[in-house]
Amino acid sequence: MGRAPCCEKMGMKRGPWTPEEDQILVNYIHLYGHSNWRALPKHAGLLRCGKSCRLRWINYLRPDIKRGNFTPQEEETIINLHESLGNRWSAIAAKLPGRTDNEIKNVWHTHLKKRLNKNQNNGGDTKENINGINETTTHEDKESSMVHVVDTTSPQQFSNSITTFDISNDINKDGIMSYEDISALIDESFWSDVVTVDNSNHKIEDWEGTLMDRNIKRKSYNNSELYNDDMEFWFEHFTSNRRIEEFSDIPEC
DNA sequence: AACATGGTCAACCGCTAGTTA
DNA sequence: ATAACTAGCGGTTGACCATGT
Repeated sequence: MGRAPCCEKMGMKRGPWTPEEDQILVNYIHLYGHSNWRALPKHAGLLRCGKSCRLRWINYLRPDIKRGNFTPQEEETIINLHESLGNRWSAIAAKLPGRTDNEIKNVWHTHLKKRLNKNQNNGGDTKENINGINETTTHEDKESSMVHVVDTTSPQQFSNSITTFDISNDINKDGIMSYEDISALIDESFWSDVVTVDNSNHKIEDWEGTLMDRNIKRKSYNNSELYNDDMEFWFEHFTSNRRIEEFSDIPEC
């Protein structure tokens, strides 16, 4: 088992992703899948290493990513699972639909660990639950506080209030979606509707907001017009024939 | 208002496991 | 059996932001 050669540092871009890079990556993955992360950036025309692309997709760009604060139930689930699984973040994430291992890891280190320590220091026999919230305390996000521990063997599903996408049926055996598949999947509601990870009505977040929200936060994209224009730009490119043509000379991975 | 401090989280690094030739 | 390679995982870092002084 040799070690993977280090990414070619020369010419490889690092640091925060731009909306344009996100767009390119999302476009490419929806068209061709991600059977080969190492080759992906080259084929997609990104100056990133495959690792970086993979991380970006998994932790941020996947359409089933759940955003927003963790509910008390989710936090409780994480603590319980951590107790049995330890620092196996990906295993924990597998039980929390829409949450990534990175996100769970962050939340553990920034919130949950401290709370647990605090509780332990208090003797651990207070009525305060593991979330540091009294039983009688109401949570601001009560409606969305339901946690769904899923059977990860079931096909991954994207759904919204109108339609349900079963990705497993839309991707061929090579993990590549046809243009028809994409057209069916990527209608206008893709960008504007609430995205959930199961068939319940629990709101996760609309993906439009999801994609841009953190860029706005971190990079001060405060112009809402710019924001809307950008998403329209994304959508247009997502569905345009031009993009298909641009990729038409790329060999299958 | 200016600075210091702490919290958050996206991204990177380095390792291991699995796969292929 | 072995080496080469990739994907995935967990740990860590550092930039940004909020809050306190």
